[in-house]
Amino acid sequence: MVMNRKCILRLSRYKNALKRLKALGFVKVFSGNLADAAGVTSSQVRKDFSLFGITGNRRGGYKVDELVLRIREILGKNEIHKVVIIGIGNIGNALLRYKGFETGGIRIVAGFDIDPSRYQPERPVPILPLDEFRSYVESNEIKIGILAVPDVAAHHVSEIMIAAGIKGILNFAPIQLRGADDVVISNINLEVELENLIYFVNVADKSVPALVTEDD
Amino acid sequence: MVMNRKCILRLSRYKNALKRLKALGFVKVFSGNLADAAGVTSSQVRKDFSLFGITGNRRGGYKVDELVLRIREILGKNEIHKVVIIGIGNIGNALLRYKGFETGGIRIVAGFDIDPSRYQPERPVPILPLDEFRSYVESNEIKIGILAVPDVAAHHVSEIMIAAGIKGILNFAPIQLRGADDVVISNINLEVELENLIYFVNVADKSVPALVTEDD
DNA sequence: CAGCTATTGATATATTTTTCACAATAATTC
DNA sequence: GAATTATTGTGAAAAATATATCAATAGCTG
Ligand SMILES: NC(=O)c1ccc[n+]([C@@H]2O[C@H](COP(=O)([O-])OP(=O)(O)OC[C@H]3O[C@@H](n4cnc5c(N)ncnc54)[C@H](O)[C@@H]3O)[C@@H](O)[C@H]2O)c1
Ligand SMILES: NC(=O)c1ccc[n+]([C@@H]2O[C@H](COP(=O)([O-])OP(=O)(O)OC[C@H]3O[C@@H](n4cnc5c(N)ncnc54)[C@H](O)[C@@H]3O)[C@@H](O)[C@H]2O)c1
Repeated sequence: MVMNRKCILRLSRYKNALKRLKALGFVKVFSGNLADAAGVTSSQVRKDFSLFGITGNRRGGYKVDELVLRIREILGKNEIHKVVIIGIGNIGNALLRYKGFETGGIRIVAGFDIDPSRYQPERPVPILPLDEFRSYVESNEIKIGILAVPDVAAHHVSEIMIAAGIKGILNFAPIQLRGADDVVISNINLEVELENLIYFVNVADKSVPALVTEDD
Repeated sequence: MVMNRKCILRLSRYKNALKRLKALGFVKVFSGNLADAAGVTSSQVRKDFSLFGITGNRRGGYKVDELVLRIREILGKNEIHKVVIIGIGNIGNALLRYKGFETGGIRIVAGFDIDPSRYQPERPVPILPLDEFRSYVESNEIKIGILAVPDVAAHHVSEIMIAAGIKGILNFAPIQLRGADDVVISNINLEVELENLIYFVNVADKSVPALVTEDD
């Protein structure tokens, strides 16, 4: 099947948009509504849907509830996914404390660090020594991990994660991680994002307006 | 000129990679070195460079120092850029405390919130009432702002930012912000990123390995 | 310093992604 | 219930992006 990462990212956005539309009282939506809410074209929405065999009613649009369910199913979001964090510093703590993931079916179950002053093994979401990472991940069948350690440690820690059986890594360290073939890595590089904004704000300042609105 | 956002993002990555290569003692690099470090092809590197008129020596590659300087120049990074944050909660605080931006020419100069218990006007990086946002931004000529308020407040706050003259917004709220034509918005949606990982880890589990390594 | 070799830079080719266009058709109107 | 209309679903076209190719050439070798 032809389907790429961008398309999946959009599916997630459609799901978010649907949540908001539903809150506004929408029972059915047209591709155009979703397009507006997600900032894409209606063709794009329909194309994405056709790629996954999502169908609506000609002239009747899509039923919000059915659509959400179908997208959640595709994204594997009808079950709760357990996620761990390595590196409980600024970013790691912010994520650990964030309540918003749970409603989306994502549960942070544990944090790991090498700094003993960070350990809090008794809390509902325990912070444990890195030594215990492998056994924890194996016995709890964790597949997704967030990497939030300093850049110098990032490569080393990513290897520990992969060795323990982690298959998806969300990396905050400002280096480009290269994983094994069956490991998916998503790099969040905030400095690069800011640099990008700076660039486009600068060129817009100097010359023609850039008209750019982007994401990911 | 034909140049897109992805290309600028790669330029930033090349710059990061160069920093690391330089630390390893590299004085000159070939497109292949950079390609490896940044996780792209060497054609891609040369194509990107040619877009910006960056030239090297046939058979001699590129001099690291010159290259870094040239890229910094293109990205507008030879001066320090001032950035403000609105919403000093989990994420806002993590960013405020992060020391890594400064070395990259990005300085967080102030934070803003509506919760009086957050105010800290006396600190080197003050946390001020949102009321003071506009005058601060105007008098300090701030062009870039980070938005880290709850989703329900995000749209409203983005309008305040734009009205005050902010031209680039890094948005952490899980909604797709739509800006004015001359405002660049970069949306960081961590839940979407995690959902994406979950999806690809799931499909890899079920069928063929996905072989996906991606970013932004 | 002539010949050889590796690398750039530019052009051509391939691939991916998005948009367009429109027939099929379900809802609505008269 | 026939005519009208709005919207989907999809194949085709276009645009954007990435890769491959290769002549030109700077540096190296002997
Ligand atoms: N904080 C931010 O706003 C921000 C912004 C951009 C990028 N980043 C990146 O995110 C990462 C984390 O940043 P931070 O500000 O949270 O850093 P931090 O220094 O606050 O926290 C890092 C944590 O990782 C732990 N750690 C160090 N080595 C470890 C190892 N080998 N195994 C396990 N834990 C280890 C430390 O004990 C510490 O608790 C860094 O790579 C940073 O460059 C952070
Ligand atoms: N913390 C995370 O790990 C995380 C993860 C994903 C997404 N996010 C998103 O990032 C945003 C911030 O998350 P957080 O965890 O830091 O939230 P938070 O609740 O910890 O902090 C939000 C801050 O914004 C302030 N605020 C609220 N309304 C405001 C307004 N109108 N003007 C100015 N300030 C206002 C609050 O006083 C608070 O200090 C949210 O949209 C959240 O969905 C956060």
